Amino acid sequence: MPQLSGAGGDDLGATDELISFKDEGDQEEKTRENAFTEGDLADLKSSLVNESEIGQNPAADPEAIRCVQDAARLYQQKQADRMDDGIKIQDSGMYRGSAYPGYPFLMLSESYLPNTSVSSLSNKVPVVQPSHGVHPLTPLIPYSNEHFSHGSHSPHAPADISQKQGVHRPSQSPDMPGFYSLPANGVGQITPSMGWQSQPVYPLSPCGFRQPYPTALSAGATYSRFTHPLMLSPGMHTTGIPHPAIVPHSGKQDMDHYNRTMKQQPEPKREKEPKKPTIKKPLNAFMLYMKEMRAKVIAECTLKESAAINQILGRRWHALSREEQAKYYELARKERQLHMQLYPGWSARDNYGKKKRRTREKQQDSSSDNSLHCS
DNA sequence: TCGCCTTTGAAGCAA
DNA sequence: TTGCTTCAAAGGCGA
Repeated sequence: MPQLSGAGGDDLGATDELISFKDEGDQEEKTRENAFTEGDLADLKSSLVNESEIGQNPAADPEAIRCVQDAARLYQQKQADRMDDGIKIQDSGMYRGSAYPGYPFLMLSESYLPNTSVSSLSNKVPVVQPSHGVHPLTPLIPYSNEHFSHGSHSPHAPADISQKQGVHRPSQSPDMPGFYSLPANGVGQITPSMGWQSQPVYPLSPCGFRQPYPTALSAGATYSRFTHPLMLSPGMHTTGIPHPAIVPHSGKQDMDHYNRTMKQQPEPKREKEPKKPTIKKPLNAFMLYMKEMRAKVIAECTLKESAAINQILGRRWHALSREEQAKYYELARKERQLHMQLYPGWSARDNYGKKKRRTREKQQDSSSDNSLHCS
């Protein structure tokens, strides 16, 4: 699948991304649609009912029906995969739902709402459960039509914000008014824009004041983003801004590693070896879509298993129109830009090796096993 | 308690 | 340049 051009091609690029899988999916989808018998559907639905414990009448709820169909297709695909014995078809083309009607939507985590009290947003989306961990940047995104509207400016218009570290960073992007704007002197505010329901871009301070954006983020800063780790509390950016993108030690893996390390050193030299908080990768378009739609799918299907939900979301993602997907590509692009501004020295490789270690080892083992079989 | 599963996209890296 | 690998979210589940 074509990808956004890397560092330089940050300008959306959604157009290229949306083509290939669509074409592939249509054909395969037709084939699979035909192969989907009613008997299978009945079995799948029954299994789904058992699985998802649907308490509502699906027949009366189109969303529920579609959800059942989604899951049913997943089930059928899994069955087909088993039969194919190794031929894994994960292509999303088999799913072809109607254009997703649930958009536009608003699903901001309540943790990012001004107060914990029920907000007006709660009426707009069936938030079933609050997000446990809210992505640092995601809550900043309005998902509003206003933002997505292409009338005033083109989403494809090149962002004026340089992708290069330390390169000129304008105070304002003309095509994205107030978007993550940083003053030239590096001291300013992160201005919530794009109709962000008046919630701060970042939970800058509990009292609601936006703290000045530190000079540490000024252009050309080449020093470590952990300027003075001792000064930072968990979730706080090196700039002093409590930034949720920095997953301190609350993250399970990181926290565990931290705990283990601490156990090894009963007398921790905390002041000398403070743990670097983990800065997560910015979410891509699909991840943003998942975060938004997960609660909706859970509500519709009463499913909780993320693997199944993600499959459904993956198919719905493919069912989205180009315009709808473009919205998320645009959001993802802006997230990357903001992330780049906040953590100039950060690289994705910083988090390499923190996951999948076991997987890699397992793959190596399996490959060795396969070699035995192949011989 | 830890890692896997499952999805797509972005980024890194080796060839 | 190409292709592969890893990580990002998330919650149930198996070991």
